[in-house]
Amino acid sequence: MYHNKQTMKDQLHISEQVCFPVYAFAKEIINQYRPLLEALELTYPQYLVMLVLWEYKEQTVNQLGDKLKLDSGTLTPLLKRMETKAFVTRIRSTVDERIVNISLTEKGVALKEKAACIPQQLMEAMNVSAEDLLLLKNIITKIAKK
Amino acid sequence: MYHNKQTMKDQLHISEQVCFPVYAFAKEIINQYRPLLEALELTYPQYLVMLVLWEYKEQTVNQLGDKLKLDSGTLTPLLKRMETKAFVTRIRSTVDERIVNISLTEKGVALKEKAACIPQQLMEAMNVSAEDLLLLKNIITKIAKK
DNA sequence: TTTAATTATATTGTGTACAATTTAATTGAT
DNA sequence: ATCAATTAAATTGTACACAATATAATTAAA
Repeated sequence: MYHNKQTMKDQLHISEQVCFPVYAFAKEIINQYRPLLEALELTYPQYLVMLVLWEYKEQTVNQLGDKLKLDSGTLTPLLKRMETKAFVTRIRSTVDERIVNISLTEKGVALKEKAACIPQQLMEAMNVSAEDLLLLKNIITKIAKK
Repeated sequence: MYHNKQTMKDQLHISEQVCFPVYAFAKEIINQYRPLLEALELTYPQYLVMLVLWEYKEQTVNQLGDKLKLDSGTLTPLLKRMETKAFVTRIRSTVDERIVNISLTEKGVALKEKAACIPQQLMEAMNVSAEDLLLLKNIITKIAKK
């Protein structure tokens, strides 16, 4: 039917897309983080790994992947780069040799002090209020939970 | 001060992050699109290019980059892959030889028919309502506009 | 307990992303 | 008109991201 066909086709416009703003905004966030994290020699995904390790001390590759929604194809090379920069150690478990435990080095622990100002700096760089960001987080959490 | 130091440090936990859900949700969206777009031989960024071209017929690399927030380092190889798949043509302007015009081939135009069901399929796959997605879009648009 | 199934990580290959640089073409100021 | 500045794409290099597969270790089933 003409009406239905038009209705469907109209959704195929970039301005009508609801997912594109999410995709573009996620990239924008990473771009805003970049100069701040550069001072710590971290990329955004590497910063996420540090956040988990600052909180949990030690994690297996799998545990990091669960928390950050990343697979070993992404994490293995990423963690090797972090090991090269001496932020983490990668030690294969002697109990179960399939498992690689990721831990912070002293340098990695110390980096937390330098990172303390990042959340504040980011909000200022993006010029958003904590309320708006929290609202956004709550909606996404609600949608993504299912 | 002790209180302030703790307050700042507490933000450095993955669960406290407001940007991580956006990052993870954007990846989740692309992962939900993947099997649907595979039937059209498109990736998500390539699908975005098609959305723009279905609407505007012809675009320069720069115009695509402006609308999709992608630079030539991303677009040039991406568009070459789409040219290889015969969805678009890349023709250097004779008026201004710096410019490369991207246009749809007949195959590219025809693909719109097959794509008509994608928006609907995606919402079903993600199990979200149009209202929730629209709410999300409005908040992001408000935040990202500045 | 030998083998089959499962698990954890690593590897390979393709495709984004983007900074920095390069190349070539066009514009603008003198 | 000439040359410097600007512009548009392309290139190079680094770093994700993920599907598919491989490898090795552990567990489970007979």
